[in-house]
Amino acid sequence: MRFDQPPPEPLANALGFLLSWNGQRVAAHFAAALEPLGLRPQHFGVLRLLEAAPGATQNDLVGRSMIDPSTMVKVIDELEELGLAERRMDPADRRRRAVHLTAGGREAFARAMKVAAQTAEDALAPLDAGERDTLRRLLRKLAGLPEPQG
Amino acid sequence: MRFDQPPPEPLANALGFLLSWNGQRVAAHFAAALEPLGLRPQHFGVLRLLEAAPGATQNDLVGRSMIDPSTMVKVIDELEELGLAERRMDPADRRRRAVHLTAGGREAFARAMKVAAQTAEDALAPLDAGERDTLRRLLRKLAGLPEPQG
DNA sequence: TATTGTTATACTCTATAACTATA
DNA sequence: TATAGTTATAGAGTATAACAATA
Repeated sequence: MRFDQPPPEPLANALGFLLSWNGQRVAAHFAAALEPLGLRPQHFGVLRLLEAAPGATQNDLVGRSMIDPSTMVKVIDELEELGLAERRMDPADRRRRAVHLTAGGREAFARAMKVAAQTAEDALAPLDAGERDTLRRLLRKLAGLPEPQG
Repeated sequence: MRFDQPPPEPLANALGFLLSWNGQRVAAHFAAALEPLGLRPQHFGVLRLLEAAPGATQNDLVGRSMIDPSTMVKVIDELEELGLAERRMDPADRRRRAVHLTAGGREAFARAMKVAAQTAEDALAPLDAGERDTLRRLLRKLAGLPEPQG
């Protein structure tokens, strides 16, 4: 799929298409922005989870993400290779691996957060603050999520 | 990626995530609804183009879609195997293949359109008509597309 | 027997580049 | 030389199912 040209007009008025196209475009933009850091969106997602819940087991991470178990193994392998995370044995249950960020992992996450914020800012540039709020409210409603701090 | 569970809350407030997640969810829902017809979204897209422009060359179709040339060959191969489209020689330029819908192709397209409409209706059920218009306007603006019939 | 993590594998999707036949 | 279409191939990304270790 290419995002360097606008979609043909009749398609572009179909709400389903607009949703899907914008979503993929934003996701691709974010992935491209993350690439210079050597990270893919999945890495970012797992770093974010580990920042919030240090020592989470791999099963925890699977449950809190949308990544399946075998893919999670690979993602954590890669984070370890990059020196951003490490698996530690759980002495109470030797099947479990508690996953922790390293100092480098925390730094990488901070950098990636800035990239994410900048990416969002770029992607949303055409909309003003009020429009962004409206869009967020509509997309949450569409997804069946409750109103925020209602 | 799984869409059978809601996304974890902190993610779900990020506009970029909401866009991407809803977009992929809607696209996956549409693909699943099309599957009983033996079609994938790309097939639907090409059927739609052929309905609008019978006899389009494969290059035309590439230009009017977001499908690259080699993938287009495969998609049209499959439409021919399903008996929904056929390539015809262009006597004026024997490199060109004019692609036409068969009678079965027109019927399949009509059925697929109903599925698409029903899918859109399902996906958009949480939003009323005014909210849908607002969402369409915001997504078009986000994509840098002009206001419709402005 | 069930669970955690892992590995091996297969599958889907798509892009790249080389090739043909025409022009 | 350039273009339309095709083929072969390789790559990314992900899912499936079997497996080892531990509970």
